[in-house]
Amino acid sequence: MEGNRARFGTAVRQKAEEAMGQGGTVAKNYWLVKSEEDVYSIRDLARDGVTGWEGVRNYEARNLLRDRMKVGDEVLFYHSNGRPPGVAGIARVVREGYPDPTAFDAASPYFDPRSRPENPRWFQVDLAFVEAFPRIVGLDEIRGVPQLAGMALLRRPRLSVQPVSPEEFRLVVEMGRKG
DNA sequence: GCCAACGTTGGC
DNA sequence: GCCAACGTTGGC
Repeated sequence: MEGNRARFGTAVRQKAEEAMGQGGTVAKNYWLVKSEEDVYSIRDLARDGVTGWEGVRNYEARNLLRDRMKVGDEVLFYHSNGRPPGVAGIARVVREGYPDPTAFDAASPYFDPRSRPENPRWFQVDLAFVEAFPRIVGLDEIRGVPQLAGMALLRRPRLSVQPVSPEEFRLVVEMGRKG
């Protein structure tokens, strides 16, 4: 659902790499974000390099974007309404939560007059392209793996930004890289 | 602050 | 295109 616009990438990417090189007093976190394949796909992210993850209008997802997602965190990129629906690749957080400008824009489909610049209601992060899998890790396939039964993807339908455990992340990536 | 109506998500 | 699940809104 998150429609999008490209943003400059070099400075934020450098910041991300610096943060990751800081020697890890804080463990990296993992996430999954959903996007409708025909609205904004992993191919669009590959083309853009970096994008603002705008348009999220759910409070639980908002809280994760605003408070929990950190530079360097890795993100499974999920195609909802895909053929098939499934995880298509990996992105990385390169800018932490900041007010979603589309909420202030009356011309945007994500406009929300209740969000004011002096008291913003909706937040976004910037995500950078990392890789596209050679194949989609389908929702049905994920359902079939016992170690993935706890994924929020299966337990929390409709939540468009959600946490993923390190083990879940590792497994899904392994599946996706197998052609 | 309850909860029915409403709207959205997203698989099928 | 259908519709179940479920989050949000708003009347009271």
